[in-house]
Amino acid sequence: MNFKRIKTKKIYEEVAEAIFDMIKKGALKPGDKLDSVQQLAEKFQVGRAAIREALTALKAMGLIELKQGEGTYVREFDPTMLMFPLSMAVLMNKEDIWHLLEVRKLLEAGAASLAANKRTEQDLHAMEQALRDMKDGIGNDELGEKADLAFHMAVAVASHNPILVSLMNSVSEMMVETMRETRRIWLFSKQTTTEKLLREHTEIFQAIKEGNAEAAQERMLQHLTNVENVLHRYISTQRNN
Amino acid sequence: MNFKRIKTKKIYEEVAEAIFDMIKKGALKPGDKLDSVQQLAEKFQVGRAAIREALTALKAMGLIELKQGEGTYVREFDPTMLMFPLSMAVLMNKEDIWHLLEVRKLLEAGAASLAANKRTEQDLHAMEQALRDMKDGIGNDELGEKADLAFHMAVAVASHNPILVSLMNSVSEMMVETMRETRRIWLFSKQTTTEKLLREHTEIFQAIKEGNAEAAQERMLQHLTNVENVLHRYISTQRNN
DNA sequence: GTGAACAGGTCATCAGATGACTTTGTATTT
DNA sequence: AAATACAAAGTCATCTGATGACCTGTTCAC
Repeated sequence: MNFKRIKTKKIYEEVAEAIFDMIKKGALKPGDKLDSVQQLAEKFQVGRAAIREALTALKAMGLIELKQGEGTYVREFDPTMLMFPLSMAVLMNKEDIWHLLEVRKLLEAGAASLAANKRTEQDLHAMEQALRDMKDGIGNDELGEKADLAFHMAVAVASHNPILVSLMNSVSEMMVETMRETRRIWLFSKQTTTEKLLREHTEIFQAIKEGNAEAAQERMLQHLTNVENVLHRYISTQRNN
Repeated sequence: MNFKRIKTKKIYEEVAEAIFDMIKKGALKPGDKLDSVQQLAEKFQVGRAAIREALTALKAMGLIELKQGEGTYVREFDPTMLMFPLSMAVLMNKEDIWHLLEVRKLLEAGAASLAANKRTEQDLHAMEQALRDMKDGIGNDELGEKADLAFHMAVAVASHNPILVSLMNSVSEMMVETMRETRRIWLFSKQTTTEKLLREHTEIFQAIKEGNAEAAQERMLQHLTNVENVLHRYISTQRNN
């Protein structure tokens, strides 16, 4: 026998759901301040602990923010950044980096292709800026790295697909997280080929500017494959030490 | 002036982090039972409420499971399924479905391409099974739908890239979530073209079997574009009602 | 006006008590 | 002996009152 469970729902889950719904439905907008824990407890007719647990859960989901001595606020959700709370990327193995790169190739090649079709003048400006920064940043790991990332993100944005942007953000974050220890090698390998990188980026930019989707896709793919190869080489070198 | 904040960390955050670390480091493995709230409170030298909030947060992240009257367990994390907790997909707008489809095209085309290179015999069997189910399921919406999904997932699995599988799972889930109301149209539009769908799937399968990455990618892209067009047509039809 | 002290509101945390639920061992019944 | 009923222990779920920490705005003295 297998009866349906009657009311297994924990109170704090119900509360969390109720608040979640209010946010979803727009009754609570980003930036809004929620009632105090005290008041919520009274309204829902439950204890304060239950309210707090509900809020804690929502906070863990990134939907709200609890400010001590101030109140509880609905978080500004840039849904683009928030949809994929990948902070747990840390649970990954080092081998996963190759899988990650594979995924990145797919996403970025697609983004480049889309960008070639949909880019606006503004998008092009952003990319150009990133390229300039990259040129200026030659020899400076930190800046170069940032400019590099900025270029790729500009391409993603130019695809005008927020979900794609969100995904790429996640993937980038995961890569950073996963490569934390590999970082020095990464920067070093980049440094030695900065000019080549810049050239590749410029070529991608050209294709996007000209609206040549196929070339953009192709060049992005090639670029990332090169990066992959460099990484491969340096990591296998490291093994021999 | 901008002094570093001293100890802004909430106690329950520290506790959550500590437990998270233990899971990350492997001191706690999936299936393990945690100490009782009582004991944890004593060990950490904090109140039970703090422990509970930490646990609630971890639960919201999907890392642990609280069973009333039983205990707290580290959840079996199939990291593949869990890395992208997209339950919040619900926050999306209907227009996002086109973005979603765009992303899906990228991912699946890539998956098909990779699958063509990496598929094993076993992968092929899974795909064949899905195709058979699809054939048997002609006329049965429910079954056909499942077989369809199964085929696409089989392709994803054949890419042997767990992250890709995870992403596709997420995207699928989001599509289902987003299309909940559009569902009838969706099924209907599918039903009317089941045979065409089956043919397309079979062609994709062939390319993968033959190890022809380009063809696999191309056909998958074409297939999804067709699906997109059908959807477009039916949804614009609906608008006229 | 400026700055310090104060008050009120709110989150953070603790501790005790009670209820609900699961598991398990024991006693009772058949 | 086996099946059932029951009691006990362990644990999560929830409530409540109390206290501390923190932020904001107001008041008051200079």
